[in-house]
Parts: sequence; C-alpha cells; structure tokens
Amino acid sequence: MDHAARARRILETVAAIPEGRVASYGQVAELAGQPRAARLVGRVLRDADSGRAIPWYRVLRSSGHIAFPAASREYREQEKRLMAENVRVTGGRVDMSRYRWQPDLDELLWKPPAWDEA
DNA sequence: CTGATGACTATAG
DNA sequence: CCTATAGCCATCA
Repeated sequence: MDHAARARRILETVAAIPEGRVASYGQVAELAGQPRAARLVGRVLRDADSGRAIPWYRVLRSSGHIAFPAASREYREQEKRLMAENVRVTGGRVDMSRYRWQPDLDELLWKPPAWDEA
C-alpha cells in the first residue's frame, strides 16, 4: 500500500468519527489498519486540512489532550468545535472514557450525549 | 546516508 | 501531574 492509499484510509477513518465523539491519533491509525502510525495520522491531517471538510477536530492525543499549543489559534478552533458538539473540554482535555468513539460496540448501545454537566 | 522533526504513545520515576 | 526515555513513521535538510 503506497502513501496515497494509507493517507486515504486515514482520512476515511477520521471522517467516520460520529458527531459528539472523539478518537486518539493512535486509535485512528489502528482502525485504518496501520498500528503505530499515530504520527502519520497527524501529518496526513496537516496536509489535508486545507480544502476538505473532514472532522479533524475530533482527533486528540491518547491522553485526551488537544495536540496544539494552548495559545494557538488551532487549539481554540478545536476546542470551540468540540464544545459545539456537546463534547466537554476542560483544561484543554476531553474525558476519553466518556467520549471515545468505539465503532463496533457503539452503534449498538450508545445513546447521544444530550447532557453535559455531570 | 545521517540526523532532526513533528497534530504521537507507553512506561517509569 | 510532571519530566525523561524509547519506540514509532514519513519527510526533509
């Protein structure tokens, strides 16, 4: 599989993340059939963000932290978009145990997070 | 070819 | 929670 194909699969995976849910770079890489290519996911998103309308903001570090510097414009943009989908972001961090996207199991027993404020 | 560089991650202290 | 280390993968000087 060449670079273009790998990038395409990564973008498809990111595009599949449902609204109100998030995934880590490593998780996206794995779901895209490329374990240990977390860094590649970041690079692909970097190269693709101009133009396409993929939900890049639904991808976070495994810790749940936004990958951009807190002072950056990207950081604020990502935080804003996530909150707009009811994804709680506190201190630049998202509770992964709560918003992590789980493809298979998910479609069956997940109910929309109309809440906020535990 | 070699070394440095990231939208990364896991493991130790 | 924080820092330090060591892997990781593609790109670039």
